[in-house]
Amino acid sequence: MKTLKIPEATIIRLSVYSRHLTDVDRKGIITTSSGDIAEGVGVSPAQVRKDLAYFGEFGTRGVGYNVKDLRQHILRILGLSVDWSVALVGAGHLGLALSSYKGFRERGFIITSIFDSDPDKIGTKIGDVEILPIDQIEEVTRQNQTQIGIIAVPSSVAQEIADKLIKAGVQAILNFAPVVLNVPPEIELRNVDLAVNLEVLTFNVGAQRF
Amino acid sequence: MKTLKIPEATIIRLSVYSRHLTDVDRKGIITTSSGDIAEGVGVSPAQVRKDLAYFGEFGTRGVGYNVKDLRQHILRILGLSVDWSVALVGAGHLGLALSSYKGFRERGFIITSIFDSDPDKIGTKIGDVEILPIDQIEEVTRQNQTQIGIIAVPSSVAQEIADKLIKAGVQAILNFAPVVLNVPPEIELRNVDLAVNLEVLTFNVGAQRF
DNA sequence: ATAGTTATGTTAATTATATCACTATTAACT
DNA sequence: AGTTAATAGTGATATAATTAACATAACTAT
Ligand SMILES: NC(=O)c1ccc[n+]([C@@H]2O[C@H](COP(=O)([O-])OP(=O)(O)OC[C@H]3O[C@@H](n4cnc5c(N)ncnc54)[C@H](O)[C@@H]3O)[C@@H](O)[C@H]2O)c1
Ligand SMILES: NC(=O)c1ccc[n+]([C@@H]2O[C@H](COP(=O)([O-])OP(=O)(O)OC[C@H]3O[C@@H](n4cnc5c(N)ncnc54)[C@H](O)[C@@H]3O)[C@@H](O)[C@H]2O)c1
Repeated sequence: MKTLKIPEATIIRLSVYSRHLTDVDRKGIITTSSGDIAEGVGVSPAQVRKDLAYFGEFGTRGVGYNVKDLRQHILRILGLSVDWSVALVGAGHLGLALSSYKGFRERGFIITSIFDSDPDKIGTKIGDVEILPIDQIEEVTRQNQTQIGIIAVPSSVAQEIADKLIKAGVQAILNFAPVVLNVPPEIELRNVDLAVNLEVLTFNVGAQRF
Repeated sequence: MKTLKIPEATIIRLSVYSRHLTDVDRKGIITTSSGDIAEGVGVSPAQVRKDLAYFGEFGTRGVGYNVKDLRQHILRILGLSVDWSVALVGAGHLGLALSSYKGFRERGFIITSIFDSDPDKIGTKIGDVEILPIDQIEEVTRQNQTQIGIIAVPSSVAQEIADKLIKAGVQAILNFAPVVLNVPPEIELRNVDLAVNLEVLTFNVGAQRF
């Protein structure tokens, strides 16, 4: 229960390491090293070891890491040893892409419900999940014990949807609307802002100006 | 030509500030302050001033910042005083969402070409942009003087597409495939990894374990 | 004019993160 | 058994980023 502070950058890298290890494992490789991992994902070997050291000792000196073992350890650290129930709100263009994305399920994220306000969409299905009216959000996500909500609605209603998700008991929100959401501190929130990503690129392309 | 190092976090925040200022401007507000901005986007006032200080003096002591002015300054800093030509590769679920997204055009990102390898998709249109065969990528993006490529193809072909984009002369790549790409140092690369975002959330939700 | 108020720009302090250099451990080989 | 090569783990160091503090400039009102 000690709360030693772990950099978010470390968590992001762990996620990347684990995916890399999945690939390495698929190739049938048994043992790897901090140097191999570093090369595979583009960081320094010391960084890899430092990141892992926050959580324990997973390797053997002089030898390296067992690929399967290390992968499992990292997945456990990230909370991916169990599945997560995810509610998707907004079945528009982005919502459709997200709900059809195989990569989530592979990592243990199961979209158990989809909500929208558009009467034309309600009742139709994406894959085998029916689009439900937004006013069922609390009932359904409680029933599914949904812990994560994804917001893929227009910015103008994103805060309102966030409030509903929190009321319904989710602990974490992934927000795609380009707007700053207010949530209580116990709710984990991450924003994915695609325009911002492009703008970092354009800044860097033009960076000789400074 | 002096290359004073500017934190990437600063660039990301500037992008957020500029969007916030767009909203504030729409409300007809003339003057704002570092405190207002800070509150609006959830950072500290000192952070706002520090970020701006990398690029110049945009405010008036005792008064604050002119909203329109500051917005324009930040847009110029980010390289958004001109439009950017963007090539989208991969017209699948995600590509469709991205190409129909209004938010890009609003910020000056114009998707001028879309490429795919699927014969059923080639020749069809998204909005008013025709989907072209991938082997036209070099010719077309050169002609459009496209500077940015977006990769929305399966991971297995993402590196190959990156190579093609670079050969075609793009300077920056936004990659959605969950794979580590190798590009020469002069090419700006950013990865958007949605699973990683969810995994940071699950780590934090379960963080009492450490 | 001058005092008082406000909010910037900037320097200093603090905190956080990454890198480096060293130590300890293991396996393989002679 | 002893030697060498390899590589994890770790404490010290360096770098980077954030926060706090403050001196300066502009505006207001008397
Ligand atoms: N499409 C993209 O590539 C993209 C990229 C970046 C960000 N975004 C952001 O993601 C969000 C969704 O984008 P999109 O392109 O899918 O938009 P969209 O208009 O295609 O879809 C929005 C969906 O939300 C539904 N909706 C509206 N109000 C609702 C409410 N109160 N409750 C429930 N559902 C409601 C609509 O019926 C619609 O189905 C937006 O905030 C957008 O800015 C989208
Ligand atoms: N859909 C999502 O929400 C989502 C989320 C996160 C990441 N991603 C990633 O984004 C990428 C695209 O995802 P998607 O869901 O749109 O997949 P998709 O299968 O729907 O679309 C992929 C498209 O790429 C095209 N393609 C395949 N090979 C090509 C080639 N060599 N040249 C040109 N085009 C080619 C296919 O014809 C298809 O149209 C994948 O790497 C995926 O992992 C998607």
